[in-house]
Order: sequence, then C-alpha cells, then structure tokens
Amino acid sequence: MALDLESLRVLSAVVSEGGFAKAAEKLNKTQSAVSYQIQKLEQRLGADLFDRSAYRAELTPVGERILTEGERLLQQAEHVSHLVDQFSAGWEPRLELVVDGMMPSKVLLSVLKEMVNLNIPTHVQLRVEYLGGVQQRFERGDAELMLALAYEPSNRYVVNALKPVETLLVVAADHALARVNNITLDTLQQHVELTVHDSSYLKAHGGWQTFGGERVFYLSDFRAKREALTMGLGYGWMPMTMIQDELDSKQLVELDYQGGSRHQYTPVLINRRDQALGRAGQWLIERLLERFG
Amino acid sequence: MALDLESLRVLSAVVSEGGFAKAAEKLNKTQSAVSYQIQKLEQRLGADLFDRSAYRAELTPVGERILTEGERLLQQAEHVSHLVDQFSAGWEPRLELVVDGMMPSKVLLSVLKEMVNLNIPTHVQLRVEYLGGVQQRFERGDAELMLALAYEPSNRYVVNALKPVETLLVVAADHALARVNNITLDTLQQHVELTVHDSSYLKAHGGWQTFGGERVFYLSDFRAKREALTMGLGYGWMPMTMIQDELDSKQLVELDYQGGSRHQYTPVLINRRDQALGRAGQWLIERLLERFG
DNA sequence: ACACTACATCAAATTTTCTGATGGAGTTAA
DNA sequence: TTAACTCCATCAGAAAATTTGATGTAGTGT
Repeated sequence: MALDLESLRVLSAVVSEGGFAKAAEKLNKTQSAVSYQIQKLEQRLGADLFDRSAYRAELTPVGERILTEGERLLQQAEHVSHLVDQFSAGWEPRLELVVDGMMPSKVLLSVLKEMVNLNIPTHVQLRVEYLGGVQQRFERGDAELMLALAYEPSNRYVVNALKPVETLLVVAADHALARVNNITLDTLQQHVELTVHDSSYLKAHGGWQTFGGERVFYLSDFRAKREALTMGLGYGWMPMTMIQDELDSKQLVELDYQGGSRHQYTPVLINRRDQALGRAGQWLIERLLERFG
Repeated sequence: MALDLESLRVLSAVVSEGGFAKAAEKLNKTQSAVSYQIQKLEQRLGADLFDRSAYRAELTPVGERILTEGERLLQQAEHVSHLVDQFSAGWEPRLELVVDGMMPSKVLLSVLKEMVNLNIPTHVQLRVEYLGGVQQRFERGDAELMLALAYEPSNRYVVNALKPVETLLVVAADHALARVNNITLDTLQQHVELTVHDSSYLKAHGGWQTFGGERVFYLSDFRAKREALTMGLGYGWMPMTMIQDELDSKQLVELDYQGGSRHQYTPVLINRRDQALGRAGQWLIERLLERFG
C-alpha cells in the first residue's frame, strides 16, 4: 500500500485548522472522514501522527516531520498540476535549440538565464554543433530552432538575420608566421592549420574555410582550438569575441594574409515555417534579435 | 479534483513497460484499469498524455514533461514513506541542541556537516545561547542536548566533560592597559569592560566573570565582542580559539593582570537521564567526545 | 452537575476503481 | 490477402475505498 496525497491534505488541514472537526469543515467532509484518513495514513506509515492521550489530539514528533515533508510534497504536486495550465497557455513543454559553437555563448546563456528567472516552464535543451552539423541536427527534426552561421537555404525556413560575427585568422605571437608580412597561400600551406571539426557526416561545405595545406589538425571545439592556437600549434580562424583577451594580451596576433585575414559571418536564427513555435520559442527569438540583432 | 499519485505510478509503468497491457501486468491490474487511470489523469490535467492516432500510444510532449515531473514527485513520496522507517529504526525525527556561543563553532559545524553527509534523517535545530541562557533553554524543555560551559548541577543530568577551553583576558594592542604591568583590580575597574550579555533572564551567576567596574558594555555575542575589543573599546575575556588570529597578528594582547589573565572552562555535554536520546543524539555525543574530548 | 467540545467507532450509503468481456484498428507473417 | 495477433477503448457489473450520519467515550468549563 502506497502513500496517497489525499491523506496528506487531510493531515495538513487538521493541523492548520487546529482540529479534526474544523479540518472536516474546510475540506467539505465530515469529521469521521477526517478520522478515517488520518488513521489510514498512520497505518500506512506504521507510526502515530497524533498523540490522543490528551483532550485534543497533538502532533507527535514523527507527525511533525511527516507534516512538513508532506506539505512540501503537496506543493510539488501542485506545481505539476500547474504545469499543464502553463502548457495550455501556450508555453511548450520543451524546446530544443541547436547552436553553432562559434556563436558568442555569453549572450545566449544570459538570455537562457533570464528565461529561468522568469519561471518560464519550458525545458530548453541546448545543443552545440559545428558548421554543417547544426543544420543537419535541425533537419533531423530534433530541434525546432537553430542558430547557424552557414546553411543550405530552403523555403520551409523562417529566417532571421543577426548581427555579423567577425572571424580573424590568427596565430600565437611566437609562431613563425607571426613575423611574416603579406603572407601567400603557399606559405600558409606549409604550416599546420587548426580547424574545428565539422560535426555533420556530410562535411559538404569546404570553401574558403580551409586552405588545403597538407597538415590540418581538427579540434573538437573552439575552446580546444583556442588552446591549440595559443600553444603555437598552428594558425586558424577564430571568432573575434572568443579571443579578445588573447589579442589584447598579444598572445595571439592577426596574420597578414594576402587573401584577407578577416571574414564576417552573418548568423541566422531559423525555425520551420510549417511548425509554429510555442511561446517560449517566440520569446527566445525576440530576445535574441534584441541582443544579437 | 486533485492530482493523485496512483495515476502517476500507472503513467510511469506504461512508459517504462512500453504499453498499457504490460504496465497492467506489472501493476497486477487489468489493462482496462490502466486505461482508466490514464484517462482520469488526462481529464484532471485537461491535456492528452498519449497520442493514440497510431497503433501504439505515444507520449505527447506534454505527457513527456508530466512523466518526468511525476516521477520526481513519486520519488519524493517514496522518500516520505521511507522517513518513518528510519524513525522506527531509532533515528529521532528532530533533535534540538543548545550550545554556548563560546564553544568553538568549527568543530561543531563539521560534525553537523558530517551528519548531513551521512544522510541521517534527523533534523537538527541548533540554538546558540550564552552562559545561563544555555541551561535555561535546556530546562525549558525545548532542547534534548546541551553543550554548556557552566551549569547548575542536577542528578537528572547525564554529564560528559569535554576538553577544557581556555579563555584569556585581552585588550587591543593600542589600548592604554596593554602597556601596564602587573595590573590591579582597581586599575581594571577604571576601564571599560566588555562582556557578552548573559542570555538568561535570571543572570544568576556573576562570579569571577565580571570585575564590577563602573562601565561594563554588554555585547550580543562573541563576534561583536571581538570586534569591540580589536577596536580598543575596552578589555575582556575571550575564548582562545576565537582570537588566535588577532593574537598572532598582535592586534590583541593578553593583560598582565594580578588576578590571573587565563581561565579554563570545562565544557560539558548534557542530556536528560529520564529522556533517552535517539540514535542521532547518541551519534552526536560520540562524535563530539571524539573531537572535543 | 450540565452543557459542550474533541475524537473514535460502526453500519450503511456513496463514490471510486477494478474486472472481464467485447470491439475496432493497425500489424505481422504466411 | 487473409488469419492471427497486439494495442487500446469502452461498457456493465463487481469489488474496494471512502464518506456519511448516528452514537459513544472522555475531557473541559462553569
């Protein structure tokens, strides 16, 4: 036989109303129904909750603890019932978001934190992918919102452009390339290039991102790449926002590359045209456009 | 109509067993009883938990959230039932402890922390009083265990002596008294004495603690007293352990008082002989004797 | 001592939950 | 494509849990 909430509600009422009969009135029951529930609870727990030796029933120490724990339980049960009210008020139960790891995470996280502070009931699942991996995950249907840097266009998407993100071609200050001027592609190709592994299977982009040298090291994310760069392992593109400190302290320096050492990505916030976003998704888009856009 | 745990148990079983019929078997019910519970829950929440359009019922997003929240609720309910098992295994539901504020709090707190780490279910209420206030609170019956420095003996007590605590008569290094040698009582009485307010109504002790000068400042606790001492407001007794840093840094210095500038208290751990302690109280005594004793 | 309050107890009424049988719809495999 | 099967809904009646209303015992207060 397992615990049930009704007994706990009765227990709580008895204590707060100060007696069995008064609790009964509050709960729209009779006094004997209250007696019954309390006795049932006592049986289930195998311990007395009230000391009946005196005129009025008094809580035992055990009863006192069960009361406080029980009231917490009731409150949490209340929370669960309340959840669906919020769902029917338009807040989706869950929202999955795929983000390119190159996006500045601070802004995103601060928005998510605001979401928590506002007690928005939606559970947000954040997933970080790289380059093609973002769209791939989105297409697979796991996520309803994606924040990507590059994507294969489709008329099934609703696209919101955000503020461009600047990337720089950098090396460690003590790397050989740091001292060369007007670097050619040939020169670059003689050194190790560092790049973040595209997290899609396809890897169908290529393009200007890599230089096609013989030695390319693939790192798992930008944090690893930044470490490898500062260690002087090679050169590579990095989003400006992630290496501001290293540039300021001159640990990393911008390459003087003929082909250009700066590049701007325009990040986009995409959701499906056919599948309407819930309130949390809309809220998130608004907030991100406001801060990133 | 309010939430009930049975429906949640059924929901959980349906999902974990992968079907209504299998859940029914696990719960020793029939399949129609499972249907009934699920439908009841859906009605109560006012939302579908399963999508029945396909062959097998599939959780809706709302259902998924309710499931996870519900399972948490069940686990907490389990915890409540489990509590009484622990109570009947000898762990008292609550234990109140009165401690003299002069006791080194670190040791005590580390023991309490260990208690939490061991998942001892007893709720400990710690109350700090001073001098006579400790015993008074204990006598009033609120607490079952007291850690006092001085007390009125009684044969109703079980007394455990702990390691003596040393107190010193000190002033700030820049106080006039700091430069006087072989101080007499007269001299002392011309300065401000700092003392902690006895938290009993009675204040029935007096004795060597105060010097009976004209100007005595009463502070609310030893933290305040230490501050007042280091500010040079006056002189007074302090437990050694609380002013080790100030002595080392020479902010505070020991007085050279004729009547002696050191005094040892023997703290005692007392519980009532008639009212047996629960497992937590015994555990606490053992641990405190081990560390303090 | 008298009226009153607090809670327990019991049989009967009522409500909730379960069972067992049935049925429609999708699935599987020959 | 059919036959056998699984999944779940539904319904009436059975069983169980809960509530009621009446009554009883004991303590309170005046």
